[in-house]
Amino acid sequence: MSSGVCMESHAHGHTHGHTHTPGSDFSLQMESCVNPVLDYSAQMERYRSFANFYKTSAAAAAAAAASGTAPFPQAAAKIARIATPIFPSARLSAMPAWPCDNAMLWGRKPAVNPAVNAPHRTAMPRAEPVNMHEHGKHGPPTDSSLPMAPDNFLSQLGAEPCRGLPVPGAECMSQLKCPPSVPVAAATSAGEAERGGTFSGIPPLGGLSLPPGVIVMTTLHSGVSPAATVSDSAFQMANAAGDCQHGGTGSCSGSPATLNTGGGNTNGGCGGNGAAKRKRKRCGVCAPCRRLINCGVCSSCRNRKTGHQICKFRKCEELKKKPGTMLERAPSVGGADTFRWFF
DNA sequence: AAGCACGTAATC
DNA sequence: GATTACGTGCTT
Ligand SMILES: [Zn+2]
Ligand SMILES: [Zn+2]
Repeated sequence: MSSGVCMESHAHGHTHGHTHTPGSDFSLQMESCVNPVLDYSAQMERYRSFANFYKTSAAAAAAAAASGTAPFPQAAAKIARIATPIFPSARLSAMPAWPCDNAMLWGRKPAVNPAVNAPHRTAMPRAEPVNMHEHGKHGPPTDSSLPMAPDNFLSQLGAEPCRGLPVPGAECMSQLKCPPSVPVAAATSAGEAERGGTFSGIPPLGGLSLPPGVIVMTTLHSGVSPAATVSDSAFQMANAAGDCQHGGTGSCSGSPATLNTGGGNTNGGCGGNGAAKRKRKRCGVCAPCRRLINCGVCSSCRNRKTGHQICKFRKCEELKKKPGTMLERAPSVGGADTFRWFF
């Protein structure tokens, strides 16, 4: 219950293609030779289930939340957000800015079907659920090791062109599985846990919406996108806070003073080495950070009562590193032409 | 090294 | 006050 959205019980125990729709017979024929295809079919079916689940859950949750009776306000909010059309603008316009969405990407379905562009892309299930249910596929949850990423049929996408994502293939895959974007306004006070979403919320850059996975690269001082800049600084704040509590190796030097306005960093500048015991904060941009919901099956999730740890799949990549090792963003903070990536 | 339990900072 | 989750130390 403590986990954001625990839907393990909804794993409809799909056992490979028993309920295939007539249209999916194709995969059966291919069963012997192409596993991925079979998986694809199974996954798509799963998607449908999730779609229904989300559709109903979201509706119920929203209703409940509205009436203030939601048992899990947060969960409700999350569900609602998940089910919410990603890019409102796409909904408003007759033609979406891009003819595909995540589901399409996952499924590798050519976005040729006009149906997908229909006004109601409502409950396109997200990747998250897939992960969550992956375990039920071949038996009981396999616990923490969670081979999810590698096993996931999405792994096919590993080698897929990442459209320039400055990350390795695996990462790219993760991106797809992360809530790509955002419910923006809906987020209201989702809290820090949703910062990822907030970030992704950038797409509304002045009404300019972008397809999931597409990267917007900006430079500081470019003045091109105020919204981006704002959000960006929010991240810098988080990062700055984190960077400043290194053991001493670090480079506090470069952190813009303006960024410190946020947290009330009692430590004053980090120059003093004053027992910077401040907790680091998640970066908010890495794949894990951008995940919105807990898997519910990892050791951290299951052990939340005593473990007090965030879901393993949501654990910030930056925080996994030892507090002394921050090489990536060190060089450029404040640089004249610092590049920023948004996806 | 990974996992776990705990204290507690940070936030809601 | 409740919840989330980082840091740390002990255990495996
Ligand atoms: Zn988890
Ligand atoms: Zn992160």
